[in-house]
Amino acid sequence: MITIKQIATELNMSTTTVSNVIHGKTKEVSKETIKKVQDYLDKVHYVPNMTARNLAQNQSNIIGIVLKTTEDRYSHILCDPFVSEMMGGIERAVREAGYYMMLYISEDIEEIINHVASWNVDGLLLFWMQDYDAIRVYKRFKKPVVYVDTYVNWGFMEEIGQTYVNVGLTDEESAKEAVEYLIGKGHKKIGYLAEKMSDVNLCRYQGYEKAMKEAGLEVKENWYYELDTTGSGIDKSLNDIAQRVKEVTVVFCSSDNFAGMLMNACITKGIRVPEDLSVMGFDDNQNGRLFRPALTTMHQDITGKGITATKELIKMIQGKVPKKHQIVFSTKLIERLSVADLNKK
Amino acid sequence: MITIKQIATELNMSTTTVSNVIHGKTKEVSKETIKKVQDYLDKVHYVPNMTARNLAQNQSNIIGIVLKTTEDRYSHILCDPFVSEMMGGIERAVREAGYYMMLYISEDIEEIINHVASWNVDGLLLFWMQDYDAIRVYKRFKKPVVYVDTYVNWGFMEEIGQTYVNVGLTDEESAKEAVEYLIGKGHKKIGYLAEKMSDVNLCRYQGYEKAMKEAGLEVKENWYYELDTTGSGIDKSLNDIAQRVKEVTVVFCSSDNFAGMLMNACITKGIRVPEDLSVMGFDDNQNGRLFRPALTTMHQDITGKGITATKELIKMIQGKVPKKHQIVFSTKLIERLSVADLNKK
DNA sequence: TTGAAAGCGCTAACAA
DNA sequence: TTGTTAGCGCTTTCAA
Repeated sequence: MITIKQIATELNMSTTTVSNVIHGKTKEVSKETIKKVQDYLDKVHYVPNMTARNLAQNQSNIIGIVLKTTEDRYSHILCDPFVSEMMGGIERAVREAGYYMMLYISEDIEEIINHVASWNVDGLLLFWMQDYDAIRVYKRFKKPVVYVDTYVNWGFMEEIGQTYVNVGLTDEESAKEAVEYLIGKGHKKIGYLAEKMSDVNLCRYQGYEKAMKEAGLEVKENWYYELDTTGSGIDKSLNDIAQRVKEVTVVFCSSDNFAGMLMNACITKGIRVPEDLSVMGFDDNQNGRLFRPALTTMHQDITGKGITATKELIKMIQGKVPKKHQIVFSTKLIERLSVADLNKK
Repeated sequence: MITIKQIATELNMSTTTVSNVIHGKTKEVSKETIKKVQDYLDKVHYVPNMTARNLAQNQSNIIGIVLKTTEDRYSHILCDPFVSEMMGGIERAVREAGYYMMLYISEDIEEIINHVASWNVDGLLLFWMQDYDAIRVYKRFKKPVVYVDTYVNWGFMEEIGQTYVNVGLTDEESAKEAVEYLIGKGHKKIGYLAEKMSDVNLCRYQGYEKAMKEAGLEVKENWYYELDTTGSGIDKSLNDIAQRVKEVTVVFCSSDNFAGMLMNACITKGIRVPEDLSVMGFDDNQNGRLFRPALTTMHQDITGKGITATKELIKMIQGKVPKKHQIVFSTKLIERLSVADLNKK
């Protein structure tokens, strides 16, 4: 690889001049010099050495994408269609802004922080952080951070004076709207399927509960179906749920992924969707569109969230102060075929 | 971030000694010095500055993953379940080997090469390269390269003395096996659905053709269904195909993705699978397991291919000469429910 | 067993 | 308008 120094020697000028031309700082460079350098640069296919540039400038042009995962996850996190769609949006936004992305996947947040520090990453996109992890990041990483779909104690962030941005969703309102739709279709015994009762699952549950209460409907405890998503447990768990699911007429699932799993478990057990049981999803991810019967669900703009989060982060990296701490995306109900209209019976 | 120099000053020793301890080059360091340094390192959470290290060593510890894409692709390439599963395997293998990965996605191979050069990437994983792109990479990137699922003119690579490794699949044999299975189920009018007749699609076609010929079956020209996967064209294309597909009893698809699209197009048109039409896929990707009816397909170890490719590349980076140029994975037929047995009728 | 110092390629403050 | 030079943090050769 050719260096600026070599070019400078070749052209009988200083590295500064060459560097200035490369960076377009051409106010104080004569036209003919500019042209001479430019031509030579093109001729030899000059590409800057990022490593050297970054060392000199104490930055990196790298945006770190942090996915904390668990070893026993049902499959690699990148295979989750929600994640991969989000990555698609982020990748594009990062690239278009002239940055590079580095993915940090680990169970161990300290390990992630070490890597991030090691690479002198310019900013971080944090997904689904828990309170304690968010604080550990905060303590050691002093550059811009944007959270995505994070449900931590934001009050605390304010207290400690952390400038943060979170890109999220109207989870509660959207879940409420979804359940109201189900009620409108004549359903009264409505189940809720989720992974565990925290974060996003909890928010959506609260919307579910609110809709039920406002409609004067009972929320039975055993209408809550908790999926065990730890590797081996998943099949047993689905099997159990499919057994119990006859108690309700519809199951509102906290994600399309879960809805898909449930539908397949039902088919295996001879339970027809939507004739015997209706199923509603949430997210409208790419898979949801493949299920048959086609899944009725709440659409959210996953790619858009990724892009927005990235753009916000880059703005912060470039020194702008974020206007809002919370950027909240709304959703849209997509009516397809997995929910039966009981009124028509 | 604390630097080696600071540590050296603090401990009253030279940077060399500190650096040596960090790298375990402790043959010539006294035990007490080692301990002193070690303890201090732990105490202050020392993490090396990758940028500086890489500049000094003229390397990067980065493995570049190159995905050449086209703007009009039907969705972002990372959303393709085949790709994301592959990335999952690679990500893990890269991380476990202590390397970092950087994704390069672009339509423009020169842009990719520039980035790769800029970051002084240690090695490259190239996916689905075309001949001309492979040559352009070869001309400008002189470090180890591993190809995945690439169908270029390997003879040329040998000629120019390029040491290469390609991780691929027994495409032709596997396709042949798949079609023989269909023939065994009593199918005689067998269609083939693919994107375009080159690379992987061509290899699998050849297996299809061979199986047909050996069984003395005709291969009608209009039994080849070509999917237009350019963004807007896809729906029209699927519609057309679903119209024509009644000419055959089964369609062998060159990928699970296409099989899924076809099945959905059929359902929309009232064609039942497998009662009216059988469908067979290829790849056994994560989506295939979600389709209903469950898709009969040829399983390949996608994650395994990613891991193998990564490990091969890292071996090359570390100076080992690859034993084989071609690493060929085999497949396994997965019988599910999308293919009818005509013998039973 | 330890240390001094050059150098990786680039940037930027300052000098000319 | 152009050039000199120190320095970014680390590695590594060579000397002590």
